[in-house]
Amino acid sequence: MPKPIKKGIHMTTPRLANAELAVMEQLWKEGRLTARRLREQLYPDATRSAHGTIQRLLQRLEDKGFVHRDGSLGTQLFSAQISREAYASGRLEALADRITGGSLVPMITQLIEDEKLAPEEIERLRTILEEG
Amino acid sequence: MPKPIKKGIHMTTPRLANAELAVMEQLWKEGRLTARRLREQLYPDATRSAHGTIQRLLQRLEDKGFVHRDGSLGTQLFSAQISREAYASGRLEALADRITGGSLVPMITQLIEDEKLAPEEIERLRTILEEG
DNA sequence: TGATGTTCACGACATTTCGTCGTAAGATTA
DNA sequence: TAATCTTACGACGAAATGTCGTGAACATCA
Repeated sequence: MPKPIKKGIHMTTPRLANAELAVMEQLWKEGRLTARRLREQLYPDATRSAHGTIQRLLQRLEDKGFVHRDGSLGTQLFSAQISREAYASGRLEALADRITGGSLVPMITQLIEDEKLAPEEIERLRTILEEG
Repeated sequence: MPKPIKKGIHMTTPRLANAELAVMEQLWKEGRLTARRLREQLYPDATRSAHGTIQRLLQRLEDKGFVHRDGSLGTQLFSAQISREAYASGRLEALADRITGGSLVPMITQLIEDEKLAPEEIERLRTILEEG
């Protein structure tokens, strides 16, 4: 299935709530998981109900386009539909659009002035900006 | 019961909700304003109640440390306690901490790969990173 | 086949946040 | 003093979020 091409006004990446992010963290780490596995890892001392919670979270994540569901086997396998980096950059875009007119420059400038960027971080940023 | 103000390590900049951001936008633009002025600008067709709304918003913004209140004159003057850039970079920090282990590199890398950064933007970023 | 257990979908609820509204008390001005 | 403006704050509805429970679907095995 071809990924839809976003043109014009770009749909901003929706924010992930805490519990949703926790699910995504697992999926990013493990690749594909059953709902059961997720429950075991996120709610180790599982009461019965944690199951429903996971299912609910997965369902909402699927609605938002964050999670892909593969039901070709008996039980369904869930995996991240969007990479951590894509999510992060999507949120960064949303942040810039909302606050600084779409530009990263004011934010980065401020971080540098406040010395919030480690030298190594600055160096790596320089590097990746070179090969544009 | 007063809401405790978080001090000490790494107090992350709280997120501004939409109406709160609208107030901050005005304060950033105008410098200092009375509550009345804010009401006029944000709720032009003001019903009686918009007043209370503004006051409520200002009070919450003050609690969060975003707004400074000067009551030395009769009516109080409100001004932004934090610059747009400081807010933006604070949120960027929070984003990085939450998603990419505190580093900006993965986010920026992704933006470049997706060609979401205008050449001019890249150029400006390069420039500000040079003078570290 | 029937019993048992797991998985799935989804309704329901409590909590929090946000935006709004109303009101009562305090301050200012006519 | 009366009329008006300003301030503080309680309260409410809507929305998002995290959780819980239930019933149906499905599989497995004695």
